[in-house]
Amino acid sequence: MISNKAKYAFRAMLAIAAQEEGDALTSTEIARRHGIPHKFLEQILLDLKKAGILESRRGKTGGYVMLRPADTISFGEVLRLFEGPLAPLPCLSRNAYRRCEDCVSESSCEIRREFGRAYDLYRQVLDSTTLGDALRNRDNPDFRREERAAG
Amino acid sequence: MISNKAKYAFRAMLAIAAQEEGDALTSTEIARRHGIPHKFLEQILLDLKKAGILESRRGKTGGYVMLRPADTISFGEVLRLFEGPLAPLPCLSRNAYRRCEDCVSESSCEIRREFGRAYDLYRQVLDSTTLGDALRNRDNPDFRREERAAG
DNA sequence: CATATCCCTACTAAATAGATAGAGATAATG
DNA sequence: CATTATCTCTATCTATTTAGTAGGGATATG
Repeated sequence: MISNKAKYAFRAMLAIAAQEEGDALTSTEIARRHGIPHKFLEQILLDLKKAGILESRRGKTGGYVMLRPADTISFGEVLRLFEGPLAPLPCLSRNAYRRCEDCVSESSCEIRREFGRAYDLYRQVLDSTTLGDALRNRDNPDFRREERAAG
Repeated sequence: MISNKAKYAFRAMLAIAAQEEGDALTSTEIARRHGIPHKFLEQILLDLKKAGILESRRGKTGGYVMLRPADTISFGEVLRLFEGPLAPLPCLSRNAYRRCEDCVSESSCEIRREFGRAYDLYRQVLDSTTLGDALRNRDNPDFRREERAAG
C-alpha cells in the first residue's frame, strides 16, 4: 500500500495541474476539497516545490502552480519522491541499488528473478504514465492505452 | 520493498522445496545456510505451517517438509501471508477490498485507474508464478516464460 | 534421561507513518 | 501601515510496524 502522504501528493498535483494555465490553487482549498489535514498537506506541497515540480506564490493571492508541464511528471517520479525506491528488493532498484546483505549470487537468486519479472512491468507502467495522461484519461474511462501509444 | 520476514520465508521455502521428496530440513540448517536469525526463522516457519503450506516433524530427526506441492504455491500467496494485501491502494485489493476514506468516486479516480493498470500486471505475475517455477527456472536462467505457458 | 528438534508467547528497540503545533516570511488590501 | 491570507520551516508527538530477542515448553530419538 502506498502511504497517505503519497496519495495526498497525487490528489494535490492532479488538482493543481487541472487548473487553468497560470491559475494558482491554495493549500487551503486543496485540503478542503479532499479532506486532507491542512498542515500535513503544506509539508507535502513544500516537498513538491523543493523537488522542482511545483512553484508557489506567497501572500494574499498566493497558491501553487505547476513548474513543469504535467506531461513530464510520471507517477513513478512522484511515488519515489515520497516512498523511496519502488523496487520490491534493493537489488532490483536502478536509482537506489543495494545488494541484499545475505546475497550469495544475484544472477542465480530465484527471488530476484521472479520479482524482477513482476516489477519490470509495474515500473514500466508507472514510469511511462504521466499526470497529463491521467487527466486526459479521466474524460474517457474506457480508453485503451495501447491505442494511444500506437497513434 | 518487501520485508526481511517475507524474504526469509521465500528462502526457507525454496530450500525446503528443493529437498528430495520426504527429506526434512531443519530450521537450524536453513538459518545457517542463509544467515537468518534462528529464532526469527522459527516464527516464520510456524506461520507457514499454520497456513497449511509446510508440515513439521518434531524431535531429533525432525524438520520441515512441504505439505502442498511447490507448483501450487504462488509468490503472491506467500507474500500476502507475510505482508498483507499486495495492492497499492485498498480499493484495488480483491482479497481485502476497502474504499479509501476520502473517496468521492472510484470509477473516476485517476490514481486508482493508473495504479490499477500497473498493479494488474504485477499481481498477475506474482499470482501465476509458483515456487516450482522458480526452482525450474534457476537451472535455465534465460528461460522465456511465455514459451512454457504456451507448451 | 540427555539432546535435538519444533512450538508458543512475551517482550523490546528502532524506524516509519501520520500527523500536530507554532512561529516566521511575504504579499495584497483597506 | 496594520490586517489578513498565504506560503515556509522546524520541532514534536503518538501509534504502528519491523526486526528481532528471550525463555521456556512439547516431543521424539538414541
